[in-house]
Amino acid sequence: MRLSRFFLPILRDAPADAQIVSHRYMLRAGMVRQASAGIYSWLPLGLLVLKKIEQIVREEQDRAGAVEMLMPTIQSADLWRESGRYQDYGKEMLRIQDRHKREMLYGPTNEELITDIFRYSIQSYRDLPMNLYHIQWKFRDEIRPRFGVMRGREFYMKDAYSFALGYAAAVHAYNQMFVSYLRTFARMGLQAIPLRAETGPIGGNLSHEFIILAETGESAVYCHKDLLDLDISTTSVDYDGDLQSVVDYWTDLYAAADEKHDPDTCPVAPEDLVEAKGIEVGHIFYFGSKYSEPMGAVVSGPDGKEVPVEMGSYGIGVSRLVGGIIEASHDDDGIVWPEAVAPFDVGLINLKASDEACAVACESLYGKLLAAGRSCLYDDKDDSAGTKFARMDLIGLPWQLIVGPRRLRTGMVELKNRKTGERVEISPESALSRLIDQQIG
RNA sequence: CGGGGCGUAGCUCAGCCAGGUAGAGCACCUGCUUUGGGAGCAGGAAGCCGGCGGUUCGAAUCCGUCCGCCCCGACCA
Repeated sequence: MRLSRFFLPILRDAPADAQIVSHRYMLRAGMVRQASAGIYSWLPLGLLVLKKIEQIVREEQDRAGAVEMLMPTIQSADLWRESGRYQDYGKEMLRIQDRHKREMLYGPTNEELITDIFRYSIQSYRDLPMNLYHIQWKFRDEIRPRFGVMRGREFYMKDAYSFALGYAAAVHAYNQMFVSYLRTFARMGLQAIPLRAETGPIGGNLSHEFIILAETGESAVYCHKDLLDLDISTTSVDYDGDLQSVVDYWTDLYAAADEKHDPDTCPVAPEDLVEAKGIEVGHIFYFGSKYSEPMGAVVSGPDGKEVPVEMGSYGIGVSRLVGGIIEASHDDDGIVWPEAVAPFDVGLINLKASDEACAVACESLYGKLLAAGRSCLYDDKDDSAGTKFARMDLIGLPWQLIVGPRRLRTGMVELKNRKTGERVEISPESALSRLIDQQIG
Protein backbone atom coordinates (compact mmCIF):
# COMPACT_ATOMS: atom_id res chain seq x y z
CA MET A 1 0.00 0.00 0.00
CA ARG A 2 1.25 3.41 -0.92
CA LEU A 3 0.77 5.86 1.88
CA SER A 4 -0.21 8.53 -0.64
CA ARG A 5 -3.26 6.44 -1.49
CA PHE A 6 -4.01 5.04 1.92
CA PHE A 7 -6.37 6.52 4.46
CA LEU A 8 -4.26 7.18 7.52
CA PRO A 9 -5.49 10.22 9.43
CA ILE A 10 -2.61 10.73 11.85
CA LEU A 11 -3.10 13.07 14.77
CA ARG A 12 -0.18 14.86 16.26
CA ASP A 13 -2.05 15.58 19.48
CA ALA A 14 -4.20 12.97 21.12
CA PRO A 15 -7.83 13.98 21.58
CA ALA A 16 -8.45 15.02 25.16
CA ASP A 17 -11.02 12.25 25.60
CA ALA A 18 -8.44 9.52 25.41
CA GLN A 19 -6.89 8.66 28.73
CA ILE A 20 -5.07 5.38 28.38
CA VAL A 21 -2.15 4.73 26.10
CA SER A 22 -3.81 2.27 23.74
CA HIS A 23 -6.73 4.59 23.16
CA ARG A 24 -4.46 7.54 22.57
CA TYR A 25 -2.27 5.66 20.12
CA MET A 26 -5.23 4.13 18.30
CA LEU A 27 -6.69 7.58 17.74
CA ARG A 28 -3.37 9.18 16.89
CA ALA A 29 -2.45 6.40 14.47
CA GLY A 30 -5.80 6.70 12.72
CA MET A 31 -6.95 3.20 13.62
CA VAL A 32 -10.37 4.06 14.97
CA ARG A 33 -12.70 6.96 15.27
CA GLN A 34 -15.30 7.23 17.96
CA ALA A 35 -18.85 7.25 16.64
CA SER A 36 -20.48 7.66 20.05
CA ALA A 37 -19.75 6.54 23.59
CA GLY A 38 -18.25 3.06 23.44
CA ILE A 39 -18.88 2.70 19.71
CA TYR A 40 -16.11 3.00 17.14
CA SER A 41 -15.58 3.07 13.42
CA TRP A 42 -12.60 0.97 12.42
CA LEU A 43 -10.44 2.88 9.99
CA PRO A 44 -8.22 0.98 7.54
CA LEU A 45 -5.18 0.59 9.77
CA GLY A 46 -7.25 -0.59 12.72
CA LEU A 47 -9.25 -2.96 10.59
CA LEU A 48 -6.09 -4.61 9.31
CA VAL A 49 -5.06 -5.41 12.87
CA LEU A 50 -8.54 -6.52 13.85
CA LYS A 51 -8.54 -8.96 10.95
CA LYS A 52 -5.10 -10.31 11.81
CA ILE A 53 -6.21 -11.05 15.34
CA GLU A 54 -9.48 -12.51 14.14
CA GLN A 55 -7.64 -14.83 11.81
CA ILE A 56 -5.31 -16.13 14.51
CA VAL A 57 -8.30 -16.78 16.73
CA ARG A 58 -10.06 -18.55 13.88
CA GLU A 59 -7.09 -20.76 13.05
CA GLU A 60 -6.66 -21.86 16.64
CA GLN A 61 -10.35 -22.53 17.08
CA ASP A 62 -10.34 -24.64 13.95
CA ARG A 63 -7.25 -26.46 15.13
CA ALA A 64 -8.96 -27.31 18.39
CA GLY A 65 -11.89 -28.82 16.53
CA ALA A 66 -14.40 -26.00 16.74
CA VAL A 67 -16.53 -25.30 13.68
CA GLU A 68 -17.19 -21.79 12.47
CA MET A 69 -20.63 -20.43 11.69
CA LEU A 70 -22.27 -17.02 11.90
CA MET A 71 -25.24 -15.95 13.96
CA PRO A 72 -27.00 -12.60 13.62
CA THR A 73 -26.50 -9.56 15.82
CA ILE A 74 -30.24 -9.05 16.27
CA GLN A 75 -32.13 -11.70 18.19
CA SER A 76 -35.72 -12.29 19.20
CA ALA A 77 -36.63 -11.76 22.84
CA ASP A 78 -38.61 -15.01 22.84
CA LEU A 79 -35.57 -17.25 23.14
CA TRP A 80 -34.29 -15.21 26.04
CA ARG A 81 -37.60 -15.65 27.82
CA GLU A 82 -37.15 -19.40 27.51
CA SER A 83 -33.84 -19.33 29.33
CA GLY A 84 -35.08 -16.78 31.81
CA ARG A 85 -32.38 -14.29 30.96
CA TYR A 86 -34.65 -11.73 29.35
CA GLN A 87 -35.37 -10.53 32.85
CA ASP A 88 -32.03 -11.35 34.40
CA TYR A 89 -29.78 -9.58 31.96
CA GLY A 90 -31.01 -6.16 32.92
CA LYS A 91 -30.23 -2.86 31.32
CA GLU A 92 -27.00 -4.05 29.85
CA MET A 93 -29.01 -5.63 27.07
CA LEU A 94 -30.03 -3.27 24.33
CA ARG A 95 -33.70 -3.93 23.68
CA ILE A 96 -35.39 -2.76 20.54
CA GLN A 97 -38.74 -3.08 18.83
CA ASP A 98 -39.31 -3.76 15.18
CA ARG A 99 -42.11 -2.14 13.17
CA HIS A 100 -44.56 -4.80 14.30
CA LYS A 101 -43.73 -4.02 17.91
CA ARG A 102 -42.00 -7.34 18.30
CA GLU A 103 -39.41 -7.30 21.02
CA MET A 104 -35.91 -7.79 19.72
CA LEU A 105 -32.49 -7.29 21.17
CA TYR A 106 -28.94 -6.71 20.01
CA GLY A 107 -27.18 -9.84 21.17
CA PRO A 108 -24.78 -9.46 24.09
CA THR A 109 -23.94 -13.17 23.79
CA ASN A 110 -25.40 -16.16 22.02
CA GLU A 111 -26.12 -19.07 24.36
CA GLU A 112 -29.83 -19.00 23.66
CA LEU A 113 -29.52 -18.74 19.91
CA ILE A 114 -26.98 -21.52 19.60
CA THR A 115 -28.97 -23.76 21.92
CA ASP A 116 -31.99 -23.22 19.74
CA ILE A 117 -30.04 -24.15 16.65
CA PHE A 118 -28.64 -27.19 18.36
CA ARG A 119 -31.94 -28.56 19.65
CA TYR A 120 -33.49 -28.17 16.23
CA SER A 121 -30.72 -30.08 14.49
CA ILE A 122 -29.15 -32.62 16.83
CA GLN A 123 -31.04 -35.47 18.40
CA SER A 124 -28.41 -38.14 18.98
CA TYR A 125 -25.44 -38.45 21.29
CA ARG A 126 -23.67 -39.91 18.27
CA ASP A 127 -23.28 -36.41 16.86
CA LEU A 128 -21.46 -35.28 19.97
CA PRO A 129 -19.21 -33.77 21.01
CA MET A 130 -19.67 -30.61 19.04
CA ASN A 131 -18.23 -27.14 19.33
CA LEU A 132 -19.62 -24.29 17.26
CA TYR A 133 -18.24 -20.78 17.20
CA HIS A 134 -18.71 -17.49 15.47
CA ILE A 135 -16.95 -14.17 15.39
CA GLN A 136 -19.52 -11.43 15.48
CA TRP A 137 -20.26 -7.99 16.85
CA LYS A 138 -21.90 -7.86 20.24
CA PHE A 139 -23.50 -5.06 22.15
CA ARG A 140 -23.58 -4.61 25.89
CA ASP A 141 -24.95 -1.33 27.08
CA GLU A 142 -22.26 -0.76 29.66
CA ILE A 143 -23.04 1.73 32.35
CA ARG A 144 -19.78 3.40 31.65
CA PRO A 145 -17.91 2.56 28.50
CA ARG A 146 -14.31 3.68 28.66
CA PHE A 147 -10.76 3.03 27.59
CA GLY A 148 -11.53 3.09 23.88
CA VAL A 149 -12.05 -0.33 22.35
CA MET A 150 -10.99 -1.97 25.61
CA ARG A 151 -14.41 -1.50 27.07
CA GLY A 152 -16.68 -0.47 24.29
CA ARG A 153 -20.38 -1.08 24.22
CA GLU A 154 -20.14 -2.52 20.75
CA PHE A 155 -17.34 -5.06 20.52
CA TYR A 156 -16.14 -7.87 18.30
CA MET A 157 -16.01 -11.23 20.01
CA LYS A 158 -15.33 -14.83 19.21
CA ASP A 159 -17.74 -16.98 21.12
CA ALA A 160 -17.73 -20.76 21.00
CA TYR A 161 -20.28 -23.15 22.44
CA SER A 162 -19.59 -26.78 23.23
CA PHE A 163 -22.12 -29.59 23.50
CA ALA A 164 -21.25 -32.90 25.07
CA LEU A 165 -22.80 -35.96 26.63
CA GLY A 166 -21.85 -36.21 30.26
CA TYR A 167 -19.51 -34.33 32.55
CA ALA A 168 -16.24 -35.92 31.47
CA ALA A 169 -16.82 -35.12 27.82
CA ALA A 170 -17.89 -31.60 28.72
CA VAL A 171 -14.71 -31.04 30.70
CA HIS A 172 -12.68 -32.32 27.79
CA ALA A 173 -14.35 -29.76 25.56
CA TYR A 174 -13.56 -27.14 28.19
CA ASN A 175 -9.96 -28.22 28.29
CA GLN A 176 -9.71 -28.06 24.52
CA MET A 177 -10.69 -24.42 24.63
CA PHE A 178 -8.42 -23.78 27.61
CA VAL A 179 -5.40 -25.01 25.69
CA SER A 180 -6.39 -23.35 22.45
CA TYR A 181 -6.65 -20.04 24.27
CA LEU A 182 -3.11 -20.38 25.55
CA ARG A 183 -1.94 -21.01 22.01
CA THR A 184 -4.03 -18.20 20.58
CA PHE A 185 -2.62 -15.55 22.89
CA ALA A 186 0.91 -16.87 22.60
CA ARG A 187 0.72 -16.47 18.83
CA MET A 188 -0.10 -12.81 19.31
CA GLY A 189 3.01 -12.33 21.39
CA LEU A 190 1.06 -12.20 24.63
CA GLN A 191 1.72 -13.98 27.89
CA ALA A 192 -1.76 -14.94 29.05
CA ILE A 193 -2.42 -16.09 32.57
CA PRO A 194 -5.41 -18.29 33.34
CA LEU A 195 -7.26 -17.34 36.49
CA ARG A 196 -9.97 -19.26 38.21
CA ALA A 197 -13.02 -17.05 37.84
CA GLU A 198 -16.54 -16.41 38.93
CA THR A 199 -19.14 -17.40 36.41
CA GLY A 200 -21.33 -14.33 36.66
CA PRO A 201 -24.51 -14.08 34.58
CA ILE A 202 -23.38 -16.83 32.21
CA GLY A 203 -23.80 -19.31 35.07
CA GLY A 204 -22.11 -22.61 35.78
CA ASN A 205 -19.48 -23.82 38.16
CA LEU A 206 -16.20 -24.02 36.28
CA SER A 207 -14.65 -20.97 34.73
CA HIS A 208 -11.32 -19.39 33.92
CA GLU A 209 -10.50 -15.99 32.67
CA PHE A 210 -7.38 -15.28 30.68
CA ILE A 211 -5.61 -12.08 31.41
CA ILE A 212 -2.61 -10.45 29.84
CA LEU A 213 -0.26 -8.36 31.88
CA ALA A 214 -0.03 -4.67 31.16
CA GLU A 215 0.81 -1.72 33.35
CA THR A 216 -2.45 -0.06 32.50
CA GLY A 217 -4.53 -3.16 33.17
CA GLU A 218 -7.73 -2.72 35.06
CA SER A 219 -7.39 -5.31 37.77
CA ALA A 220 -4.60 -6.40 40.04
CA VAL A 221 -3.38 -9.94 39.66
CA TYR A 222 -1.20 -11.97 41.97
CA CYS A 223 0.64 -15.00 40.70
CA HIS A 224 3.70 -17.16 41.14
CA LYS A 225 6.56 -15.70 39.17
CA ASP A 226 7.20 -18.98 37.36
CA LEU A 227 3.82 -18.69 35.71
CA LEU A 228 5.19 -15.83 33.62
CA ASP A 229 7.80 -18.15 32.14
CA LEU A 230 5.49 -20.94 31.03
CA ASP A 231 5.43 -21.32 27.27
CA ILE A 232 2.70 -23.25 25.52
CA SER A 233 4.54 -23.22 22.22
CA THR A 234 7.00 -25.79 23.51
CA THR A 235 4.20 -28.17 24.38
CA SER A 236 2.93 -30.48 21.69
CA VAL A 237 -0.81 -30.57 21.86
CA ASP A 238 -3.12 -33.41 20.84
CA TYR A 239 -6.60 -32.02 21.10
CA ASP A 240 -8.11 -35.48 20.98
CA GLY A 241 -5.80 -36.79 23.68
CA ASP A 242 -5.74 -36.09 27.37
CA LEU A 243 -5.43 -32.37 27.94
CA GLN A 244 -5.92 -32.40 31.67
CA SER A 245 -2.18 -32.57 32.29
CA VAL A 246 -1.65 -29.43 30.23
CA VAL A 247 -4.43 -27.62 32.04
CA ASP A 248 -3.09 -28.76 35.39
CA TYR A 249 0.39 -27.59 34.44
CA TRP A 250 -0.98 -24.11 33.82
CA THR A 251 -3.25 -23.98 36.82
CA ASP A 252 -1.10 -25.57 39.51
CA LEU A 253 0.92 -22.43 40.05
CA TYR A 254 -0.79 -19.84 42.16
CA ALA A 255 -2.71 -17.12 40.37
CA ALA A 256 -5.52 -15.04 41.78
CA ALA A 257 -7.43 -11.93 40.99
CA ASP A 258 -7.32 -9.05 43.40
CA GLU A 259 -10.56 -9.88 45.17
CA LYS A 260 -9.57 -13.49 45.77
CA HIS A 261 -6.05 -12.82 46.90
CA ASP A 262 -5.39 -12.78 50.62
CA PRO A 263 -1.80 -12.02 51.62
CA ASP A 264 -2.26 -13.88 54.88
CA THR A 265 -3.26 -17.18 53.33
CA CYS A 266 -1.33 -16.92 50.08
CA PRO A 267 0.69 -20.12 49.62
CA VAL A 268 3.42 -18.41 47.63
CA ALA A 269 6.48 -17.03 49.35
CA PRO A 270 6.66 -13.25 49.02
CA GLU A 271 9.85 -13.41 46.96
CA ASP A 272 8.12 -15.68 44.43
CA LEU A 273 4.94 -13.65 44.22
CA VAL A 274 4.35 -11.24 41.37
CA GLU A 275 1.82 -8.49 41.64
CA ALA A 276 0.78 -7.11 38.30
CA LYS A 277 -2.03 -5.45 36.41
CA GLY A 278 -4.03 -7.46 33.96
CA ILE A 279 -6.50 -7.12 31.12
CA GLU A 280 -9.08 -9.83 30.63
CA VAL A 281 -8.96 -11.00 27.03
CA GLY A 282 -10.73 -14.33 27.27
CA HIS A 283 -13.17 -16.13 29.49
CA ILE A 284 -14.34 -19.74 29.41
CA PHE A 285 -17.27 -21.33 31.19
CA TYR A 286 -18.61 -24.78 31.83
CA PHE A 287 -22.26 -24.52 32.82
CA GLY A 288 -23.70 -27.99 32.28
CA SER A 289 -27.40 -27.97 31.49
CA LYS A 290 -28.17 -24.40 32.53
CA TYR A 291 -29.53 -23.64 29.07
CA SER A 292 -30.10 -27.08 27.59
CA GLU A 293 -32.53 -28.06 30.29
CA PRO A 294 -34.93 -25.09 30.23
CA MET A 295 -34.69 -24.91 26.46
CA GLY A 296 -35.09 -28.62 25.88
CA ALA A 297 -31.79 -29.27 24.15
CA VAL A 298 -31.67 -33.00 24.70
CA VAL A 299 -30.15 -35.93 22.85
CA SER A 300 -30.89 -39.62 22.97
CA GLY A 301 -28.13 -41.36 24.88
CA PRO A 302 -26.74 -44.84 24.28
CA ASP A 303 -29.50 -46.25 26.44
CA GLY A 304 -32.18 -44.56 24.37
CA LYS A 305 -33.10 -42.14 27.09
CA GLU A 306 -33.14 -38.40 26.51
CA VAL A 307 -30.63 -36.33 28.42
CA PRO A 308 -29.90 -32.62 28.33
CA VAL A 309 -26.55 -31.84 26.75
CA GLU A 310 -23.75 -30.42 28.83
CA MET A 311 -22.59 -27.09 27.53
CA GLY A 312 -19.81 -24.61 27.84
CA SER A 313 -19.15 -21.23 26.29
CA TYR A 314 -15.86 -19.61 25.44
CA GLY A 315 -15.22 -16.00 24.59
CA ILE A 316 -12.29 -14.02 23.24
CA GLY A 317 -12.56 -10.27 22.97
CA VAL A 318 -11.16 -9.70 19.50
CA SER A 319 -11.61 -5.94 19.41
CA ARG A 320 -10.44 -5.63 22.99
CA LEU A 321 -7.27 -7.47 22.04
CA VAL A 322 -6.33 -4.69 19.64
CA GLY A 323 -6.17 -2.31 22.58
CA GLY A 324 -4.78 -4.95 24.90
CA ILE A 325 -1.85 -5.71 22.66
CA ILE A 326 -1.00 -2.02 22.45
CA GLU A 327 -1.17 -1.76 26.22
CA ALA A 328 1.27 -4.65 26.43
CA SER A 329 3.51 -3.49 23.61
CA HIS A 330 4.34 0.18 23.07
CA ASP A 331 6.93 2.80 23.91
CA ASP A 332 7.12 6.57 24.06
CA ASP A 333 7.19 6.84 20.29
CA GLY A 334 4.12 4.75 19.61
CA ILE A 335 2.86 1.26 19.07
CA VAL A 336 5.21 -1.71 18.78
CA TRP A 337 3.24 -4.40 16.99
CA PRO A 338 4.13 -8.02 17.50
CA GLU A 339 4.85 -9.32 14.02
CA ALA A 340 1.91 -11.70 13.98
CA VAL A 341 -0.66 -8.93 14.28
CA ALA A 342 1.08 -5.99 12.60
CA PRO A 343 -1.07 -4.22 10.01
CA PHE A 344 1.85 -4.38 7.57
CA ASP A 345 5.04 -6.39 7.77
CA VAL A 346 7.29 -3.61 6.57
CA GLY A 347 7.24 0.16 6.44
CA LEU A 348 9.22 1.43 3.48
CA ILE A 349 10.33 5.02 3.93
CA ASN A 350 11.43 7.16 1.05
CA LEU A 351 13.22 9.94 2.85
CA LYS A 352 13.27 12.20 -0.16
CA ALA A 353 10.39 11.55 -2.49
CA SER A 354 11.60 14.15 -4.98
CA ASP A 355 14.92 12.36 -5.43
CA GLU A 356 14.90 10.25 -8.56
CA ALA A 357 17.34 7.64 -7.31
CA CYS A 358 15.42 7.21 -4.05
CA ALA A 359 12.14 6.80 -5.88
CA VAL A 360 13.56 4.21 -8.24
CA ALA A 361 15.12 2.25 -5.41
CA CYS A 362 11.92 2.36 -3.37
CA GLU A 363 9.74 1.25 -6.25
CA SER A 364 12.01 -1.70 -6.80
CA LEU A 365 12.03 -2.70 -3.13
CA TYR A 366 8.29 -2.21 -2.85
CA GLY A 367 7.58 -4.38 -5.87
CA LYS A 368 9.85 -7.15 -4.67
CA LEU A 369 8.39 -7.19 -1.18
CA LEU A 370 4.87 -7.48 -2.52
CA ALA A 371 5.88 -10.12 -5.04
CA ALA A 372 7.33 -12.14 -2.19
CA GLY A 373 4.09 -11.93 -0.27
CA ARG A 374 5.16 -9.35 2.28
CA SER A 375 2.72 -6.60 3.09
CA CYS A 376 4.32 -3.20 2.92
CA LEU A 377 3.27 0.33 3.67
CA TYR A 378 5.32 2.51 1.35
CA ASP A 379 5.69 6.08 2.57
CA ASP A 380 5.96 7.84 -0.77
CA LYS A 381 4.72 11.17 0.51
CA ASP A 382 6.66 14.37 0.15
CA ASP A 383 7.10 15.06 3.85
CA SER A 384 10.22 15.86 5.80
CA ALA A 385 12.34 13.02 7.07
CA GLY A 386 11.47 13.71 10.68
CA THR A 387 7.78 13.57 9.95
CA LYS A 388 8.17 10.23 8.26
CA PHE A 389 10.22 8.71 11.04
CA ALA A 390 7.82 9.87 13.71
CA ARG A 391 4.81 8.65 11.77
CA MET A 392 6.27 5.24 11.09
CA ASP A 393 7.32 4.82 14.70
CA LEU A 394 3.82 5.79 15.81
CA ILE A 395 2.05 3.17 13.73
CA GLY A 396 4.55 0.60 14.94
CA LEU A 397 5.28 -1.66 11.98
CA PRO A 398 7.90 -4.24 13.01
CA TRP A 399 10.43 -3.32 10.32
CA GLN A 400 11.32 -0.04 8.72
CA LEU A 401 13.21 -0.05 5.45
CA ILE A 402 14.69 3.39 5.08
CA VAL A 403 15.91 4.75 1.76
CA GLY A 404 17.62 8.11 1.71
CA PRO A 405 19.87 9.91 -0.76
CA ARG A 406 22.87 9.96 1.53
CA ARG A 407 23.15 6.21 2.04
CA LEU A 408 21.91 5.38 -1.41
CA ARG A 409 24.93 7.13 -2.90
CA THR A 410 27.00 4.24 -1.58
CA GLY A 411 24.36 1.76 -2.63
CA MET A 412 23.07 1.18 0.86
CA VAL A 413 19.75 1.39 2.66
CA GLU A 414 18.88 1.09 6.31
CA LEU A 415 16.84 -1.55 8.10
CA LYS A 416 15.39 -0.67 11.46
CA ASN A 417 13.77 -2.96 13.97
CA ARG A 418 10.95 -1.05 15.62
CA LYS A 419 11.03 -3.06 18.81
CA THR A 420 14.75 -2.98 19.56
CA GLY A 421 15.48 0.24 17.73
CA GLU A 422 18.43 -1.49 16.13
CA ARG A 423 19.39 -0.10 12.71
CA VAL A 424 21.76 -1.66 10.25
CA GLU A 425 23.21 -0.21 7.09
CA ILE A 426 22.74 -2.87 4.51
CA SER A 427 22.49 -3.41 0.77
CA PRO A 428 18.98 -3.45 -0.71
CA GLU A 429 19.46 -7.09 -1.69
CA SER A 430 20.45 -8.12 1.82
CA ALA A 431 17.57 -6.16 3.28
CA LEU A 432 15.14 -7.94 1.01
CA SER A 433 16.51 -11.33 1.81
CA ARG A 434 16.28 -10.61 5.51
CA LEU A 435 12.71 -9.42 5.21
CA ILE A 436 11.58 -12.11 2.82
CA ASP A 437 13.55 -15.25 3.55
CA GLN A 438 13.60 -15.07 7.28
CA GLN A 439 10.43 -16.00 9.01
CA ILE A 440 8.98 -12.76 10.14
CA GLY A 441 5.42 -12.76 11.19
C1' C B 1 -27.03 4.91 38.51
C1' G B 2 -24.23 8.20 42.39
C1' G B 3 -20.11 11.87 42.42
C1' G B 4 -16.93 15.29 39.49
C1' G B 5 -15.67 17.78 34.91
C1' C B 6 -15.86 19.42 29.84
C1' G B 7 -18.39 21.07 24.99
C1' U B 8 -14.90 27.47 20.93
C1' A B 9 -11.50 25.50 13.41
C1' G B 10 -9.68 18.50 11.75
C1' C B 11 -6.43 18.13 16.73
C1' U B 12 -4.53 20.70 21.28
C1' C B 13 -6.20 24.91 23.69
C1' A B 14 -6.80 30.55 24.98
C1' G B 15 -10.87 34.01 25.38
C1' C B 16 -15.81 33.48 29.79
C1' C B 17 -14.58 35.70 36.20
C1' A B 18 -15.32 41.63 34.44
C1' G B 19 -21.01 41.13 27.94
C1' G B 20 -19.05 45.02 22.70
C1' U B 21 -19.51 41.27 16.70
C1' A B 22 -13.74 35.11 16.97
C1' G B 23 -7.97 33.97 18.60
C1' A B 24 -3.09 30.93 18.85
C1' G B 25 -0.14 26.44 17.80
C1' C B 26 -0.34 22.07 14.91
C1' A B 27 -2.88 20.08 10.57
C1' C B 28 -4.87 21.84 5.55
C1' C B 29 -4.29 24.99 0.56
C1' U B 30 -0.75 28.24 -2.79
C1' G B 31 4.30 29.82 -3.80
C1' C B 32 9.51 29.73 -2.83
C1' U B 33 13.46 27.60 -0.04
C1' U B 34 14.16 22.88 2.35
C1' U B 35 14.63 17.13 3.15
C1' G B 36 18.52 11.57 8.09
C1' G B 37 14.25 12.54 13.69
C1' G B 38 7.53 15.97 13.87
C1' A B 39 11.66 22.25 8.56
C1' G B 40 11.63 27.97 7.22
C1' C B 41 9.41 32.35 5.04
C1' A B 42 5.17 34.64 2.75
C1' G B 43 0.14 34.35 1.62
C1' G B 44 -4.71 31.74 2.19
C1' A B 45 -8.97 28.89 3.54
C1' A B 46 -11.42 27.07 7.65
C1' G B 47 -15.89 28.06 13.40
C1' C B 48 -24.81 29.00 13.66
C1' C B 49 -18.41 29.36 20.22
C1' G B 50 -23.20 21.69 21.39
C1' G B 51 -28.99 22.79 20.81
C1' C B 52 -33.17 25.60 22.48
C1' G B 53 -35.04 29.46 25.44
C1' G B 54 -34.26 33.83 28.62
C1' U B 55 -31.83 38.58 30.40
C1' U B 56 -29.69 42.73 27.55
C1' C B 57 -29.19 48.03 22.90
C1' G B 58 -25.73 43.91 22.38
C1' A B 59 -24.33 36.98 24.66
C1' A B 60 -18.83 32.38 23.25
C1' U B 61 -19.13 35.24 27.91
C1' C B 62 -24.73 35.96 32.47
C1' C B 63 -29.34 32.69 33.72
C1' G B 64 -32.48 28.32 32.67
C1' U B 65 -33.09 23.84 30.16
C1' C B 66 -31.95 19.82 27.02
C1' C B 67 -28.21 17.00 24.46
C1' G B 68 -23.36 15.04 23.90
C1' C B 69 -18.66 13.52 25.80
C1' C B 70 -14.86 12.43 29.57
C1' C B 71 -13.13 10.99 34.57
C1' C B 72 -13.91 8.33 39.64
C1' G B 73 -17.12 4.37 41.91
C1' A B 74 -20.43 -0.29 41.73
C1' C B 75 -20.77 -4.20 36.83
C1' C B 76 -18.40 -6.62 32.44
C1' A B 77 -15.22 -10.28 26.55
